Amino acid sequence: MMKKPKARDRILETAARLFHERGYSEVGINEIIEKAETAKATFYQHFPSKQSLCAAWLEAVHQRSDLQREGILQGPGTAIEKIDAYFEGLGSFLRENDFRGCPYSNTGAVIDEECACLHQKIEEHKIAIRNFFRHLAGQFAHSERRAREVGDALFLLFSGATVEAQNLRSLWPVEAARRSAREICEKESATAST
Amino acid sequence: MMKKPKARDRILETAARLFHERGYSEVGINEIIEKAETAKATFYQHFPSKQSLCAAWLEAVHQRSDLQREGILQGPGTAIEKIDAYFEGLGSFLRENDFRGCPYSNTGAVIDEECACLHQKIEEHKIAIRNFFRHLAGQFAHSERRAREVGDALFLLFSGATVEAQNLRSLWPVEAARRSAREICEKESATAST
DNA sequence: TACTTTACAGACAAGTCTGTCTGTTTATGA
DNA sequence: TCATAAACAGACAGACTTGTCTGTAAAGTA
Repeated sequence: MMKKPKARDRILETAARLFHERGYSEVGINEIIEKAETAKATFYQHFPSKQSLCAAWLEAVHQRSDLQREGILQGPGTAIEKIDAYFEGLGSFLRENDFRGCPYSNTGAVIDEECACLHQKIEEHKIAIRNFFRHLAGQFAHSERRAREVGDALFLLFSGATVEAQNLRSLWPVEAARRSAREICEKESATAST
Repeated sequence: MMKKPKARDRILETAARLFHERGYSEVGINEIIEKAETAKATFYQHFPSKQSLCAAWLEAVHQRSDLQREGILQGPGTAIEKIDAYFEGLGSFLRENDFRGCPYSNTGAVIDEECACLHQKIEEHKIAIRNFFRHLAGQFAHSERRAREVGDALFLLFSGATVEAQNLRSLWPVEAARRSAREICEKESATAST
């Protein structure tokens, strides 16, 4: 028989699900503790505020997504295949999550300027993804500058696909971005070096 | 001396500003009517609900942005120059609006599945932008299929630039998308036709 | 002038929100 | 066994939310 996880983990897991499904601002503490089957006092024993729960959630998401990118980087295949795999992973993610896109972008849309710690987490996550693409682009681009340019283009295609798949509740943006990304990579690696 | 606009216009104008600055879900009716200097009864005389105000706002945004694209299409310049102008317009828009990005994406992130009429407006707006890019791409692409593919890629770059400029509160995503878009267009129009 | 539309002020209902507090019960580990 | 820590239930405060309602005042029109 499965042992019931500790209260903090239940809270974090429940909050992660609800925040992602409906958005940070649309989910209240009361619903979280009810679904997590904890008392309100227990909640505030583990998290000083709703905002700190949000920070913990984003932190956990970042760690998981970092691991995924690390796994792709360590795994087999060419750089172009790895980029393709990352787009494929986005498609699976969206299919499994009812087309809810990036938790960071969705959270950034509703928090105000004062939440500096949340904004920082958003920034870190985005830069990590951009660097992932820049790094891979560096393996076939013909210069450092080209690696940055191609990497940034891939990052923006990825980001655009994520947000539009959510808006249109469809996978075609992901497929279109994937195709375009592959084309950019192939053209870059085929071009004669200067 | 400027005559005070009618109540409905004041409400819509104020709501537009506040919704865009802070997000639909973060702004209440009370604040809107206070800043618009109207009575609550007056508000509910013009809008049956907050959601219908949101719909009216998105409708107004769509009309303005449609006019802008129409103006670019009717104006002088090549298709590639027009695409470039649209990215330049995005940069100006973000600079003038404190890096708050697409009202549609930001609203879509916080409304639930039941708001069908809002989701429909989001979809219409996004498809209009995609078609704008597909149409322009059709003027230099080598086939209908290529026009769709190139147009979709430009659309996703544009969308990615918008959301990441907001997340990172910086203009570099717009500049990167612009450069990449130009490159895609130039490569497409330079390629020998089959 | 008389009628009608529009807008006004603001109380009120019924519910939500975050966060605090008191006190009790259950686990865990020495 | 006993002490410490963790979780429990749930009342409460104070502020906020959307939306309704009553009644009054002003503005435009016939």
